[in-house]
Amino acid sequence: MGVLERVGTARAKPAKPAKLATLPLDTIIQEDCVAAMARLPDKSIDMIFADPPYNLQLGGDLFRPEGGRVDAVTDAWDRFDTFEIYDRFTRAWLKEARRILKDDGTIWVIGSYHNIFRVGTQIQDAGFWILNDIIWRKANPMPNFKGTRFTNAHETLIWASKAEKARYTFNYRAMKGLNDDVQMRSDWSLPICSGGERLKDEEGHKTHPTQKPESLLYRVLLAATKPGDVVLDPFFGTGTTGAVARRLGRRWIGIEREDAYVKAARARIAATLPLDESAMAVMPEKRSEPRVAFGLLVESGMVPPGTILTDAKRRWRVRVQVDGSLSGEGSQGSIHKLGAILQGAPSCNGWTFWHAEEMGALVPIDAMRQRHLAGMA
Amino acid sequence: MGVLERVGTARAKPAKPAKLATLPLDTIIQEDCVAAMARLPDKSIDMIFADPPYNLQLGGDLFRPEGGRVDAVTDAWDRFDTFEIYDRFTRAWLKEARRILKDDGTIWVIGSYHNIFRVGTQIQDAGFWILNDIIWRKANPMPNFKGTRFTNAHETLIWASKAEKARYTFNYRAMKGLNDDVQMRSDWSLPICSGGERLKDEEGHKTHPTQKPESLLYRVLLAATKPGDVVLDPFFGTGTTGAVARRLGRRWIGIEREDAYVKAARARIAATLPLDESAMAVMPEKRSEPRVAFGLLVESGMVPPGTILTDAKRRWRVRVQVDGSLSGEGSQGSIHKLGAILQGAPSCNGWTFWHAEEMGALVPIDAMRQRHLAGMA
DNA sequence: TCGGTGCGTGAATCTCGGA
DNA sequence: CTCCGAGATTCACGCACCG
Repeated sequence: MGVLERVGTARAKPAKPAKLATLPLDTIIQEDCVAAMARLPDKSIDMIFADPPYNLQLGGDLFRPEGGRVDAVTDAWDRFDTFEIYDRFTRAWLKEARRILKDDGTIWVIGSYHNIFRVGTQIQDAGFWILNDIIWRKANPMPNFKGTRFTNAHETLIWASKAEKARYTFNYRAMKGLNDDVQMRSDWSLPICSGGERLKDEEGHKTHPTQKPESLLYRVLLAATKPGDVVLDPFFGTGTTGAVARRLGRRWIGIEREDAYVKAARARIAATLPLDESAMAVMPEKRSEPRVAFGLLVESGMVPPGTILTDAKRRWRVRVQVDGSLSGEGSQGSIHKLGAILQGAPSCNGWTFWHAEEMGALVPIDAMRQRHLAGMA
Repeated sequence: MGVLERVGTARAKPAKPAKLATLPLDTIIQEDCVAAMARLPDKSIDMIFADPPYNLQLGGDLFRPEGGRVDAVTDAWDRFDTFEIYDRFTRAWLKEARRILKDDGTIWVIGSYHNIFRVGTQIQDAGFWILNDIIWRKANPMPNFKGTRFTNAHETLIWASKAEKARYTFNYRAMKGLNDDVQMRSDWSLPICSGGERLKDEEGHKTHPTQKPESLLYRVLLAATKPGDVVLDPFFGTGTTGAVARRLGRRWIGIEREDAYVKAARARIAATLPLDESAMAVMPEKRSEPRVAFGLLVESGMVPPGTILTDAKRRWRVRVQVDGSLSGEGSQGSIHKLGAILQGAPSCNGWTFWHAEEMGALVPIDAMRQRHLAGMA
């Protein structure tokens, strides 16, 4: 045990709680997560999925451009006074998680830049062996309303085994099958949880501020567990993990303190039907891969800044700027916008409108995009 | 200051090195990165881009802690020792980085799951304020040959300012321009460095194992610096940062120990030509444009007093007063204030909210401002 | 029934300069 | 330091409603 651990545990040890003789399968334990885990037996869990508080540290209200107010995560359970307190909390639940996990089990933790670096450090310090970090690329994130940063469009998951040599479960073929028969990558494009899947109370307010999409848990459970495996979620919330586990024929245990979340989760899981085994193999998924922006061709050097573009009839001449915008004829804007302005049209497809000279011939910039796409493949 | 800091600094302080009087601009300092940074003056650097090593040679001199090592090397001790050494190294270079960074400067660090969680934690502990974590999604990553994990298809960048309230540079409009006029997200799909861009020695071996693509640095520098800004790269390698900085009209300083890398970087950067200045102009930030008071348009006769303005849906009708204020619907105030009052919103951009009728069409008064600005130029 | 439009909303560390 | 006011700022979906 290292320095960090010794510093963290320099206090009186609580009396050891009595361990449960059997696992409380397919139930929710309504209790603090560390206390509840402390009563589970050693090396009894196949996989842990944890969605701990992110410690967002939000400021005041944030208003949208049209005047609406963002419904932010202001719940008390997400507030920690200092990083040190957050770290102590993380160490405490990770310690129990490690104890109850089977030697060949794995742990998944999801977070954002507010907390994931601290969690990842603690995971490594606790002796876990990181297998992958996974990026959940949100297909439809909330924009950055004030134009102050990049749109925060992803969350990070850490997947780790108990030790470097552990023989963990990874259903390689299933993942490849989910991904059109090419290896599943470490970045997953999935929509956020909305629409009918999002749990709401009688007044239409979301039951939980951070409900995760079932598609995310579907992929996690399908990748790293076998049918019948026991999955523990120590921050159960409204029970996405339990619902998907049930659907996929896995056993589950949830730990959750908040009464409202527990009630919602129980009802939800009761209404979830296990999949027929024949249906479990294939599950359609939404693909939404990134588009190609004109700026990408500029960054990659395919269209150098300073390049002169014209329309097919050479009526207008404009110059490509470093940021991929076009400048000339008294205006500046995107390939689409400037084409529209010059033609006096409401809109314009800049890809087919603008041309570059290549060996004496005018080539639409769309041809370069096709070339770029071919080069990526 | 937390526990981590106290543990890390329990040793004698080295004598303070003499500071350089002027910045060694557009040069490579061939030296250990901490020692070289220690000679740079306080608050002199606009941006730092760091690609620190994580495959540390633990037998080497640099990262070995002085004395007091434990002989009994259990797996746990060995692991912890490794992380502790890496953390100490990270703290050391981050401390110097923070000192030489201007108060409104920013730092970028790139890494993978092996080291990025530790670096991110140290960044937060050092007092930096994380602005975004950015995912470089590799368009063409190396597959996982053994089929034991997900294809490791991304790297993570952390972008941070020196403090929460710092006024850092973010060229929002330029990033939006690069991305077909929609906000740039936190996930960037870019190809890895290969083909002609990849530096190779005479025998065709790659010069540097982890050469970063210029497209990545292009986006980083375009997002977070202005022309003429000073960019420091303390792990310069083969000089991607310097090459792109030169191309984009930024000043650069590189620190690198390895002779082969330094030579390759010098030749590479010398062969890189700066872009023409006319291509360097990015989409201007609205905030930096000269302010035009609405009253100026009234004074100049462009919007005569008495003109009727409405919102886009003609829900409200107000009249322009001689002083440039608006009056109607039972209220009076500036274009912004009255728009906010009528909508019941906390704020409102009157320039885009209010419209005047011109030849049968509703035109936002912002169009008149643009016309006025064009007339001035 | 079908397509078009409009509205609501999502783990958010979300302005800035001058008095 | 605070306070105040100008003015800059949003993307992808799901769903309700309407013609």
